Amino acid sequence: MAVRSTAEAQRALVVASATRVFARAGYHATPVTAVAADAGISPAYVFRLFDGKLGLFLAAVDHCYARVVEALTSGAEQASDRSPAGLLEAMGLAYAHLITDRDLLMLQVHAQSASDVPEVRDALRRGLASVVGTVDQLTGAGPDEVQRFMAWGQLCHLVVMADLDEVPGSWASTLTQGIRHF
Amino acid sequence: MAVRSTAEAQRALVVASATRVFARAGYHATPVTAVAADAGISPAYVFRLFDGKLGLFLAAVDHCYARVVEALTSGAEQASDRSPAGLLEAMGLAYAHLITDRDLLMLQVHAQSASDVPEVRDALRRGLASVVGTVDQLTGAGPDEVQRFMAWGQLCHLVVMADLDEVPGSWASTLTQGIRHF
DNA sequence: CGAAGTTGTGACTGTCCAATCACTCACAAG
DNA sequence: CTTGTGAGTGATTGGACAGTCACAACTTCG
Repeated sequence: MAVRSTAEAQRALVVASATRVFARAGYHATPVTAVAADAGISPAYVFRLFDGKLGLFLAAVDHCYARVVEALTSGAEQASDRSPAGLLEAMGLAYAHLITDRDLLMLQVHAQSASDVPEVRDALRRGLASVVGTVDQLTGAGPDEVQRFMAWGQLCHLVVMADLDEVPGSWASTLTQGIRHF
Repeated sequence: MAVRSTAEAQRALVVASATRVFARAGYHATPVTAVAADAGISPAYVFRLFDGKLGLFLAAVDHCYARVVEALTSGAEQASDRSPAGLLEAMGLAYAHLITDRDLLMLQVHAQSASDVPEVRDALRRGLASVVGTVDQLTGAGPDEVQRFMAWGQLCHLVVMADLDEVPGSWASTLTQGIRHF
């Protein structure tokens, strides 16, 4: 058991590396070698721990959404104002905190972009289902409020990907206004 | 001029092919060969018409945003209700019509995903600047309304990429509600 | 006609990368 | 000590792909 847990521990470590490395350039532009190097192991071993490059990416995406759901949940738990609007506010804040390092956010965008691969599209749908489900259940907000919450998140993704905080001009601040970043 | 216009005409044709082909799998996953095949010319010639694969992609992205701006503009021109809200509504409708074939939409998402390449990020910013600028100037709406308009567009992108119209379940309809598609 | 330029291609090159395989090493049970 | 197992790797293979270059065909103009 102690022996077996080592392999599982490595898998978790590699998923962390994969999240970090895939977040930079996305699925297709990232060689498995880069993930292996980041994790400090040989590429060959990565292929033994996961079912091909795709399996590795899927593991990272699934884990990513799991962490998002986790953050939203704990955000909602700690909300003082427990009205739907207050809970949404708390969840938004929790999400803003979560994506401080940008990796989780960028991975979501890359998953979206790679969704022509059926398995990736399915993982994307799974993730969205769990996020929307969480927001829906925990806030008790109406569908249109939940939708607006998700749209806000998508705008947030755009702002980060294009690094609009660094861009001068009123059009940029039109998009970034009210977007929290830490 | 007839001679020069031939080369320019080919370039336009190739940009159309590039838009179509890059839209499917994105920048990194699409070989130039595929674009050339779609355009019915040799890969070598594509490299002569454009400055590498990157130049080709940038041309497609720029052209994509130009078409978006064009659609928004003509949408605004034909609006009967000329209040800010009415103009935004008309623009939204025009955009919904424009992205019937999905290629322009998907290319935007792929550009977002490939924005770790500096030139792509710049093209993305240029495009966003022109779109936001157009909406801002033509509608006279406030920054927060313009922002909401853009967020709606981003949500629309997500819905199309994940093909949520095909997905059963309340979470999917929460995201798709009110999103027009033709 | 021939010179000059332009469109367009086939053949080729160097590189990178996913995936596999044979192998070593540490260790544990009998 | 031997037998067996899981961790981990180096070497390699096969294929794909970005980019180049010399050359062919055609047009234009002197």
